[in-house]
Amino acid sequence: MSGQTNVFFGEYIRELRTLRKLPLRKVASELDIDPSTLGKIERSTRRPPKEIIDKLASIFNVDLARLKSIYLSDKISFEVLSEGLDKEVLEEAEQKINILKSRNAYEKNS
Amino acid sequence: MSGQTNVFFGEYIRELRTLRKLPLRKVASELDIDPSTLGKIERSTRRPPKEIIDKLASIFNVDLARLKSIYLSDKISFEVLSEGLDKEVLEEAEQKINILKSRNAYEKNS
DNA sequence: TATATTTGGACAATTATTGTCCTAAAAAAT
DNA sequence: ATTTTTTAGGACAATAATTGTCCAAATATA
Repeated sequence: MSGQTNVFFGEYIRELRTLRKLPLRKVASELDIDPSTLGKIERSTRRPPKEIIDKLASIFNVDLARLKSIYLSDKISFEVLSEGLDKEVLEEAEQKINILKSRNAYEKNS
Repeated sequence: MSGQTNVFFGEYIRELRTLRKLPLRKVASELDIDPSTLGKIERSTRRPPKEIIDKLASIFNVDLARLKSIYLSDKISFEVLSEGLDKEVLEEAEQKINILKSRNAYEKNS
């Protein structure tokens, strides 16, 4: 049993909000979206558009790359499971990241 | 230098096709799509709809889960790099897969 | 050089995502 | 206990993304 709380994007941003004792209404208005949409994002029933992620990082003063990473890893894990696949895919993806990075590096010098 | 050829979905299915000496035209007609669309899928400039992946597996007699995995790992690696993130995301995703799997298992028995 | 294949863009049709509104349920405040 | 606020969740139109189709140019093959 090691901490499994608030690992997902929605849970996490809900925590950021509730720790500050802010209602959906207030944060939503800062984000310039509907409170119900923000609620859905917190419950992972809607996806956060990129711009919302940026704004959340700035409103709550958390690292943007970290927040993006939390969101993208959510998305990846959902995708893998919903395709009926498993973790091996991630290793394959890792290799491909290496390949793409080296290809890009090569292109820069050619 | 270890084999970096035909690792990506498009490259791979092109290899399957060319090894059999089939033109785009023929495979496309079996798939019931336009040859130019298939060409784009092979060059990774278009995404293969799910149904096409299924049909490709059956046409070329390759394992469907394998083919899905090749495609999804492509997609994941592109996503990670295009967000300016890196491999750490994948480890985070792996943890989340574990969590989701255990949550699902729990739900079944409750 | 003729024929077949592949590439790549333009465009409409379809499908998915997003934002907005509304009502009901749940929680908090008085 | 009742009022007020917050949260949950669905319906729907507006917008954006994806897909399928067609065409013409470039490349490769016969």
